[in-house]
Amino acid sequence: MSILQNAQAVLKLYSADCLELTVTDVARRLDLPKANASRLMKAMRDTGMLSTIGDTMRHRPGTVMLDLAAIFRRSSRLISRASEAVSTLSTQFGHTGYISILDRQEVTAVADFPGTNALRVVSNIGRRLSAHQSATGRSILARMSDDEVAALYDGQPPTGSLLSQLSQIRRNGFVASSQESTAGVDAIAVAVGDPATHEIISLCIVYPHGIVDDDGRTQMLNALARAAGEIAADFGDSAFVAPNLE
Amino acid sequence: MSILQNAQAVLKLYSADCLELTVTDVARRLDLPKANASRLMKAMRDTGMLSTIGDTMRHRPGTVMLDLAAIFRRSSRLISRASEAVSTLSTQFGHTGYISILDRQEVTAVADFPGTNALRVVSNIGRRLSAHQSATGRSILARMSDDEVAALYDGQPPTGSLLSQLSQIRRNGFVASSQESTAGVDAIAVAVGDPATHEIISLCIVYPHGIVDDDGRTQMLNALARAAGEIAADFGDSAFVAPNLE
DNA sequence: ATCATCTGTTCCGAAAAGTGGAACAATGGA
DNA sequence: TCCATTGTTCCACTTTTCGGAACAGATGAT
Repeated sequence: MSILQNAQAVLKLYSADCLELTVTDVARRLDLPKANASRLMKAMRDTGMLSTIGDTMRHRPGTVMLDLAAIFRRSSRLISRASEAVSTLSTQFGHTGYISILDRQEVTAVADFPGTNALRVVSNIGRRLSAHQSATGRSILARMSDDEVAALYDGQPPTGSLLSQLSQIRRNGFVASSQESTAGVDAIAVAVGDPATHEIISLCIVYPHGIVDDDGRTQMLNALARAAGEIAADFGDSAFVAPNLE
Repeated sequence: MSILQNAQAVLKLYSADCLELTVTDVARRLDLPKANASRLMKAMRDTGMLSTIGDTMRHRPGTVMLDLAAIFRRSSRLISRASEAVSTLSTQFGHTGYISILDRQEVTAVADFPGTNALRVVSNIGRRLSAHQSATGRSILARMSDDEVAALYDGQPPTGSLLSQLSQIRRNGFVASSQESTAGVDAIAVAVGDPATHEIISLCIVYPHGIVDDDGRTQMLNALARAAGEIAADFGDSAFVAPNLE
């Protein structure tokens, strides 16, 4: 087992629910000898991957990570471009917006744009969702072929209906979900891709369930569709399906 | 040389000016054998620390980093609290705001809040500044003792006037700079700390030089001072110096 | 205060990595 | 086409890492 894998395993332990870790936490959760965890975390401290909180024994991610997230965002023209678009939509409607990418079988937010409404979905970046169990995830999966999706799940789709859901998304060009990942939260999502890099990202707006009527949702879908359509045109994304709002 | 140090060295190569790297880039810039760089980056890909862009050979930081930056921000109550404050100020004045921390001899932005004015300073998170050559950096240094500052610079202050500058900042309670780090950009900064964790962060507003008159600057300083003062009070930061706007 | 228990760190030989040189495909220009 | 450059794989050799146990400091209960 390479030390790099262990280092990554430590970093992966951090989540929205686990903001700090001690040596024994790591040893327990990773089932490592204490000695190992101690040396590993010392090495990670030395490189700046971890840092201690104040002068306690608790560790949090180091400052190296801060810059890297920003660099990731900037390294992609597609993400930069979509950020502007979602930022505008977020301001326009007052709801929280996200840009997400697929990472193996999960989606993770690349950028978030907190809404301005009094009642808004609190931006929860850093929380990973199952690709097939979220609007934003399915919007991306729908851009892949059935074979690619099957390969992602080792030939065994996680739910029987996934492929037929994706098929419908490919016709509609958008995904809407209601209280799927989070109680009380609805979401609409549209995916765009950059043929030059094969990146696929999802533009997503989340809003409290019940405060948006059908008409309001259609308005947002239209705006989201238009924004995504412009990006698709800019990047020459021929696979983009203009959302079809019946 | 541990592989972890090499991994970190690779990550450090990324910067605002260098958004993607190839194997040979890394081999050259780190003076490593190609074989080494190749294996190292493969290992980093496997762990998600790096990812390739599309199906090219170019690498960018991996998705692991995205979540970690968010976790870092959330792991600190001080940062969370200050984020709200700066976000509000940024909206109120239309100028870009930052929250920064000290990392050895540099300051790095933890969170950024892009302004809304037509003419605004483009948020440049990921760019590290010398602590002593930026308003935000000096605001933090001023919270340390002269001895601590000297220790940071190995007993040799980088410029003769730094300690006297800091002494004045301690009296004023704020820092203002004009076109120091970036041409055409002025900045005001105030630091607050959390005695419980010994964290010190800087709240900073940046704005285009020349479009803000003395009166406007005083207004912003007042607002920034009030916001920082509230945070200091909340956290029991007894070392906080209420900005003294003559 | 004393003891038990928890923390994190250090020591060691054994085992598994990482190392660097060179030879090898694959790609892209001139 | 040939040439230059890219990234990868192979090898024996070196260095690091591993895991158990013993150690020291902190915390808390009796």
